[in-house]
Amino acid sequence: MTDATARTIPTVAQMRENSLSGVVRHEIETLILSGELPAGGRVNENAIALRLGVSRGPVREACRGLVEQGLLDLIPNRGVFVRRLDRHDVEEVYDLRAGLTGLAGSLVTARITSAEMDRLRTLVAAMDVSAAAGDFRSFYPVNLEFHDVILQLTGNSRLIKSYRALIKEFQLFRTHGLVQPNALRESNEEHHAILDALEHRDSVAAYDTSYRHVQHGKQRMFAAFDKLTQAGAASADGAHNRTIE
Amino acid sequence: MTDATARTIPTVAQMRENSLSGVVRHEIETLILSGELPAGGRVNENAIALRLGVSRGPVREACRGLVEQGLLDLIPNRGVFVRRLDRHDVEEVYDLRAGLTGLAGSLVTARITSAEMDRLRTLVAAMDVSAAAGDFRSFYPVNLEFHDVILQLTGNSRLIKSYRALIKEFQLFRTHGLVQPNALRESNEEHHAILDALEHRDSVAAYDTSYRHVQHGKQRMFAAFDKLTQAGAASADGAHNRTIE
DNA sequence: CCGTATTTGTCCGTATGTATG
DNA sequence: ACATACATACGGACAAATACG
Repeated sequence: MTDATARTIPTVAQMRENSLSGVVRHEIETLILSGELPAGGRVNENAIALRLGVSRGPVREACRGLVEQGLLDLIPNRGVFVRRLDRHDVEEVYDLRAGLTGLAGSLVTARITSAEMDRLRTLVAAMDVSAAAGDFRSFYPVNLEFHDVILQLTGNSRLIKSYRALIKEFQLFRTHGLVQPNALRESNEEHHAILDALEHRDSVAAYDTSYRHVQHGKQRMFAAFDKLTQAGAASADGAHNRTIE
Repeated sequence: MTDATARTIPTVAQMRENSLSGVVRHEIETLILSGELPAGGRVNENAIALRLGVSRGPVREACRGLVEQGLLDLIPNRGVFVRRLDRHDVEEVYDLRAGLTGLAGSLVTARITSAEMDRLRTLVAAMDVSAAAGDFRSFYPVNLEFHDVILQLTGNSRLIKSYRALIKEFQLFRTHGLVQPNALRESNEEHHAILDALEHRDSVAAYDTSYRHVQHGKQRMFAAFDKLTQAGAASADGAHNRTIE
């Protein structure tokens, strides 16, 4: 707490994380997900340590955790690299996410209360408005909340953890805001179907509608992606394909 | 390969893993899964480092990976502890495993070849024999292979990785060989149902039969477990409830 | 409640391996 | 192909926090 110890750059707030390794990890994760560390790029231990004002020890430990989480790739004696997802990777993530989403839906049918149903209905109604206005900015966070609420209601901490790790990994493939004209409306129609299944406490229908929702999302994303990459190639500006944003 | 380099104690074989951190991790994992490091017990960094003849650095890195994998629990400034699973944890693992198994089954219906179907049929036939003889020792490995083959056929590396991590975590709850009289027969009847679903390339049925198979497995395990713990409590030897073996 | 011992957390020096001119 | 530069991998030492008597 003395000024002498404060010579190290207090880049990071305390975050109620007393382990340095923890804050370093969170910091690196933010750098990755924000795109500041580009996909495929090497994560230089010295550079990170210098930037955060810590030693290389905590940086190495943080990286090992992130490797296990799937955000980094470790090549022995070479270093750690920000994981780059190709099309097959993205398909894998979507397929697994579909399964987890379906499982969440089916599990929730046995537990959901009418108050919780009301909350979901409110969210879907809000998305109806956003979809009608074609406003992705307002649609997106509500969509996240809708699925997160269902996930939480399962009460299965491992399912929640797996799902969230998958979402983070998916963010490596930075294609947020990649939507086609009718995507919002279609997506929310599927939300309505999920809502109906939950309403009737039909676990099979809940799985089915949830699973298909993600699979349709995959199709919508790839349709938009292919259209964009094709256009990008045609307009001789392929470099922008890496950072779509 | 020279004698000069061999002055460091070659406690561990090369294992074609050139990173020391990797072999340490594998070593610790073995210690955990074998039960040598008891559930809930603290993993002393110095002791492990001394035992393996390495420094604490690789040990710490290995532990961070195992924490992320779920085999260890990290309490800041206290150390890492072998994760202890209570009943709720085990239910979570079963539920998630059921979902992943169901997903694997449904995905495989679109990809499986007749040769691969034959292989599965052979495995189930072998389990029929084991079940009829009530021989768990021969049933168990074939059962593992049956589910692993289906898992591999999905071609989804993330699904495979998640599933295997879950299996390892489940091993923390050392209840292998905890079977009731008719368990083997019932289990393999369910295998037959899965086989039929794959045969007809019915993805919905494949999900359903696979999911239920694991859920029934959960019920069978808990039935045997409750019976055992009740007997243990009745015999005024409650301490044994912690280490079931 | 305090002092001591043990353990974790952190930092830095050195060696080995890889990439590059 | 060789030498140089650089980054990782590992070991060891110091500081801080916790557990124990």
